[in-house]
Amino acid sequence: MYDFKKIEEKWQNYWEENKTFETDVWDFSKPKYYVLDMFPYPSGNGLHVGHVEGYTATDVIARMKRMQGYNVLHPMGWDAFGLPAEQYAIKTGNHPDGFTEQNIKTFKRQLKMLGLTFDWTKEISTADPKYYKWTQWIFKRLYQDGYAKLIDMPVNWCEELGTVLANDEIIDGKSERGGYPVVRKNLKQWVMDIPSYAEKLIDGLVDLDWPESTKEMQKNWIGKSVGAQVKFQVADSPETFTVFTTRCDTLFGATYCVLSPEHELVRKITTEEQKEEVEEYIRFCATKSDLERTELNKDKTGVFTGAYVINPVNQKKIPIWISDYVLVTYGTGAIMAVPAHDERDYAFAKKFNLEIIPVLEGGDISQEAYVGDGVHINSSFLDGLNKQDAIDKMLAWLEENHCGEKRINYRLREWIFARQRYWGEPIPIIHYEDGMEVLDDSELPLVLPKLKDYSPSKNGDAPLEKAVDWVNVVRNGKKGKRETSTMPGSAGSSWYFLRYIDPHNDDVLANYELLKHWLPVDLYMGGPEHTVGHLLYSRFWNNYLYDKGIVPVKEPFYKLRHPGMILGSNGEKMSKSRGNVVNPDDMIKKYGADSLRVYEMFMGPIEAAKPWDPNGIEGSKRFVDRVVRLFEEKEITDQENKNLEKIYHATVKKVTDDYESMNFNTAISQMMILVNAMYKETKIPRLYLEGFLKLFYPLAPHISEELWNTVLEHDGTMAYAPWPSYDESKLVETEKEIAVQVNGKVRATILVHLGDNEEAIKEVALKADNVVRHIEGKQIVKVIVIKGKIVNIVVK
RNA sequence: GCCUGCGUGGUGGAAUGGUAGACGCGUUGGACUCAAAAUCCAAUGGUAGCGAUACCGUGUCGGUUCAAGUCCGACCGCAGGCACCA
Repeated sequence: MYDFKKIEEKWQNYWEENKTFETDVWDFSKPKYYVLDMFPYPSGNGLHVGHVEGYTATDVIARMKRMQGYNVLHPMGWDAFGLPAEQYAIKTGNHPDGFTEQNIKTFKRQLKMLGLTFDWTKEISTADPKYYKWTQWIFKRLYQDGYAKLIDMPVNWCEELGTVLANDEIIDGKSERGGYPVVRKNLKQWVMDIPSYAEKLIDGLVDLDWPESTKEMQKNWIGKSVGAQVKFQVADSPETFTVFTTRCDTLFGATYCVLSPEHELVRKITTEEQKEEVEEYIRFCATKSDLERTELNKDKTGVFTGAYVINPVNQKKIPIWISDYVLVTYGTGAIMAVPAHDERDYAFAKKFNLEIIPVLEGGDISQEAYVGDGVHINSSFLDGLNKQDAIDKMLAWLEENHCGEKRINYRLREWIFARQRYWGEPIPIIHYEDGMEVLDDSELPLVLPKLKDYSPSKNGDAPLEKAVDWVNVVRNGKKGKRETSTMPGSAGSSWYFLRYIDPHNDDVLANYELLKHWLPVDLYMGGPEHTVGHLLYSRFWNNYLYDKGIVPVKEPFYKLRHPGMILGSNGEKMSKSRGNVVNPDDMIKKYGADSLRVYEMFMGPIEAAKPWDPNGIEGSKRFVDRVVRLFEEKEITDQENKNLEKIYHATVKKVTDDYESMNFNTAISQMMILVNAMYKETKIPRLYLEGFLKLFYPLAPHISEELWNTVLEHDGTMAYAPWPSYDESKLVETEKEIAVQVNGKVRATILVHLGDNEEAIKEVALKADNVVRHIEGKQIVKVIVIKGKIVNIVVK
């Protein structure tokens, strides 16, 4: 009947030649709408049907917004730094550039074939020196303001591979590649001080239109807790250490302290007799991954250091232990243990026979820790107080006696900002014997040098160490060495949404006036897996740039939605190994881009995980074909059609609302209902066909353009045709069939006029055939009439 | 263990506390055809009945209400996330 391949190609070429979707960012005459997809990593696998889902959803919105008169910014780019390209480079000795470029080409071809309206004049790639110049520029400011710094951090170190590994590269304490042992080791690392933005990152969530669960997850990840920092004096020693506690009111019940094995004080305070045992325990812990430590959590392990500490509230000498249940990365890496009222401390105390003193009334501490509330006992000046009063009083006491203060603690840790890898942004720092220097703005971008060999060296040196000429510099007569670790993948993606607005600017990262007009992003679409990574890092950078006056808004993404995962036809994850991957190219070839777009939007709620149904896409193709046939076969008329009037206006309303709220599946079913109704007529008013086609266009743009030009005899694209409006008065119902229930069970339906008063409706209801049968001989207790909805007769 | 979701026909899924199952897939029947495909039309939760209709039915048990898939409580199951967080 029609050749969808030709039509799709024709219109894709038309849009490109006519620059239909190129956005003039300086056109402030229309309201703006910035709709953004999380840009992809251009992997060698090409596009996935999961990408298609999210990108189609935003494309539908972008197309609708243009028709509604918005100036729409809808860009796309590439998160181009990443491991696969580096591994390719190591294997082949070729620069990752070529590999990345090839993949980008494939992605771009696929995206164009889907008819997505990206403005390719705004295309960016994080691996482009013109782009990463500004990533380095931002880093420089963060460095100068003290947010980017070199500190000792425990990392997962693999001696055999000579590299640092991420948690998910380690399986059972062994490296994923090769199965070599991994230990925890302190290493100087570049980090970003994201914890100092913790409070702003929590506060900023309030006004955002994000899924509540996503906000909740970020909040929990930041993990704010209010408590006290308490200083402890080591007995017979000048050393002190601090602990963080949310329950300083239980200090009288603290019967021992625990340091994490990695705590810096451990070696200083351990007594001669305990030394051997402590050292062995430290070695034992170093071989355990975080995961393993966690698995061990049923059975507490630990060692006594031989040292004691003075409990500041009662001057009691209590022992200091070390144990891996105290994490060096949380709080101060040391705790005061109150075994009577904490399950972990209780288990530990029981195992090692440590004293347990209850300080809250209630519970039976001979059986288990009592973690509920209770009035204080055995607590001197706190006795008889409840929890909050006791905390306040203790805080005051600690401050007065200079051994503690109120403290807010966050779970959020520093963002490790360096990789010993090649394929990333070079860090614009030079190390000298007596310090560091950051490059001048005029020296940016610091371009990644080409290497002959991209593999990491055995001793843990970064691949860039091999670029000897590049690494060694002499400046102002001083010999220096460039930083050879590179930035992580999340660096470039933390600000790319700013660059799209002004992608070719060489003077500033983006013109402030433009940022002011276009920010924040009105709709951001991307996977929920980025919740505690990218979505937190980019908020941090944006907040920072706001504080610097470089960006005009605190929060970059106003509205956020997550597309759900598309699963295999049996509800399992799509994966190469399962052989159930659906390739968008194949689908486009077989059914066309329009049908693929319609199907993916019709599958179910956008945020839900949904299985791929091969029959489902057939059905969507059938619907698209049915629309074409409708336009080709029906006669167009200028006369009114009372049969279609109401359903047409209802459809315009529902589809408009549903697109706005991204309920694409119900929007499509409403359009199907309208099409089914139009099929029953021989002549269809031009107004309805035009209106319907405009609703259909964002979903199936190619065929819609074609019908617009052929059947409806318009000239050129419908991309900016005004969005249809509906007449509210046509939706007002004058009469309606409503249900009549007897004792909550539907027994009949009656036709009522909406003007009828309750008495009249009641009368009709009581006379309905089947109703009479059910109320016969019974006493009517009451009759509930809900106008326009239902009548319920209660009988006894 | 904790947090967050979710449990509806054969199936994907609809349902501001008000006629449960819209729309699609599948299945069945019919029209068209020499025939098939495609298309168009119709039926389709279960049980009983020729039918009108009746009973049952949204994971389980209980509650609120004239009325519960929807609200509340307990439980069971599934998915995702976090996990010794002091």
